[in-house]
Amino acid sequence: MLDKYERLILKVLQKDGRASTQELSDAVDLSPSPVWRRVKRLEDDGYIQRYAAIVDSKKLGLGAFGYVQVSLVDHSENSITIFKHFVHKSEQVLECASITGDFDFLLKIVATDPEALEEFIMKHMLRLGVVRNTTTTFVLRRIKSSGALPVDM
Amino acid sequence: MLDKYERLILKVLQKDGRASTQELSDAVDLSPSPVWRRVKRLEDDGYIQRYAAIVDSKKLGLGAFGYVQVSLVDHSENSITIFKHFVHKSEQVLECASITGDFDFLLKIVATDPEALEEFIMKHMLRLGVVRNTTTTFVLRRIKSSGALPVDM
DNA sequence: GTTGAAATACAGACGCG
DNA sequence: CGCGTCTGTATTTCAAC
Repeated sequence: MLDKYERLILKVLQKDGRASTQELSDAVDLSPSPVWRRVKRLEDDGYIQRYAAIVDSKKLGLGAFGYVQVSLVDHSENSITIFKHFVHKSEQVLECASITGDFDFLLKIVATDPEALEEFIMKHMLRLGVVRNTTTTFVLRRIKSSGALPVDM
Repeated sequence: MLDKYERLILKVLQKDGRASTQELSDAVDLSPSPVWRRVKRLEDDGYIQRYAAIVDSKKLGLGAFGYVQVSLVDHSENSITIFKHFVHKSEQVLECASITGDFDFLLKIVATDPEALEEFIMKHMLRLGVVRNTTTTFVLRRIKSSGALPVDM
């Protein structure tokens, strides 16, 4: 289990992934060496999977987000493999999960604008031949995005 | 606009937010100085919003994800403010967006297990008094998560 | 958990193409 | 004007205690 220092370190690193050992040291009130060892352990044990730069989508001209629910024509090994391969190779697909309910998958998709988003679904996803139908929900406004995971539960 | 170096830098930093100037230098085939200047510019101009550590949810005992569609009792300033405040203060709410369709908001929620997730909705969200109804979709399996934004569009 | 020392990376100055 | 070489300084990394 994680002690209170490790929890605090995770909390800080989720907000600032480039916090130096020195900064963490100040934040958790522990000298740099033990902090460094803990960070190393958190990385080695897989608590910290990786670090990432969070990029502004609007700055890149990506102004449309949508959630697309997808159901496949069948649930054969083959259909699922084709669909998953499509999901992984498509950079526009930011997230994908299999879900409960009437649909098989929920995808979060990004595009330059709503038309481009619809085009992605029509021209790329539906042409796979394994998608039975889809329901698209457009994002009007992002209220909160990729909040940090709670570490104290 | 971004040149090919900056695009490559963004691509790499989204995958490895702690890539050193030297590593970036090797990756984009440019000496460290101009790379460092570009990174600084990308940060200062807001292309890179921040850096974050990506934490393993399972390791933290967070085994349940769900998407919850929410509609409010009314769309008064007050109701919306109360709901947004709840969203921002709740660490279990990872994402929130206002959406098209029959519902007002789509939330991505995390919890230790499905029961805890349902409890969060019942005991915390519904007790706000501003939520008319909700539909919860449970995540069975995460296929792809927080993929990097495409930089070449 | 603390100290300290070697290795590395950063952040900028300066001159070159 | 921006690239690349160079350099003092800060930070990281990992001993030994």
